[in-house]
Amino acid sequence: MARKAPLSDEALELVARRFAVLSEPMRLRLIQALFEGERSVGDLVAATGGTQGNVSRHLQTLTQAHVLARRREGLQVFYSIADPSIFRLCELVCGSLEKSLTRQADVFAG
Amino acid sequence: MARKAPLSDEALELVARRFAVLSEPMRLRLIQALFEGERSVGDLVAATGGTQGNVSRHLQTLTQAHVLARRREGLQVFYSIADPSIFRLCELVCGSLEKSLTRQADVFAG
DNA sequence: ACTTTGTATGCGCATATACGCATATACTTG
DNA sequence: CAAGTATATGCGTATATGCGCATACAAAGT
Repeated sequence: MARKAPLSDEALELVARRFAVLSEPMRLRLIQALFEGERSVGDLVAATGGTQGNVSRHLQTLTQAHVLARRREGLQVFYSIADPSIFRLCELVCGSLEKSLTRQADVFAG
Repeated sequence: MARKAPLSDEALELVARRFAVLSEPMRLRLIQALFEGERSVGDLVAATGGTQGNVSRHLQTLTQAHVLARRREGLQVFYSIADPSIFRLCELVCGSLEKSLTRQADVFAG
């Protein structure tokens, strides 16, 4: 995207969609819970405190976006992070936010 | 975020908000148009093909999120990218999407 | 086949937000 | 101070999406 030809409208929609998938706190919570590795839905429900239905829906969204991978084992379904770029993305945003907030704090601190 | 303590609810909201700001094609178009440097609102309106009001609103959103910086010079207002992490973010997402799409294409190509 | 356990999904509501339109504000010039 | 130019904003509407609730589906055991 940087220093290349401008992206087509379709490409922009895809990129926007990608960011949209990551723009919900509950989904970020799920991703965060999966940083350490594969987990079942029930496990994720317990870890995030969400309702079963809602968690399942968000997992579906993330899977359709190819952020997560799905694997069935008997009664349980295990989800895991399928796109490793997620790690860098979160690091980048967190780092950027830290700087931004530190700067704002400095304004008050003088 | 990775391999650290889980983020607080407030932190997750901030991260989500950050991604949300980047989840609109029009805003990505504006960001893309600013990759080469500072530009005026009128310039951006022409470059993106949006209406003046809409472009102005999106610029406001991006500025409040500290993604862009604003500078007035006479009648014109110039916007520029304030957060350099945007470059990496876009690169990461684009790269990830390329891989994802290539993989999907390979399924058809065999 | 029935029950139990784990997961997914249809539906309705409430909320958020992008857009177009018109208008207001900021600044410059005559 | 009036007119013109550049940008911002109030408002209404259409659409999207997150959530809770109930229920459907899938797989395993009895």
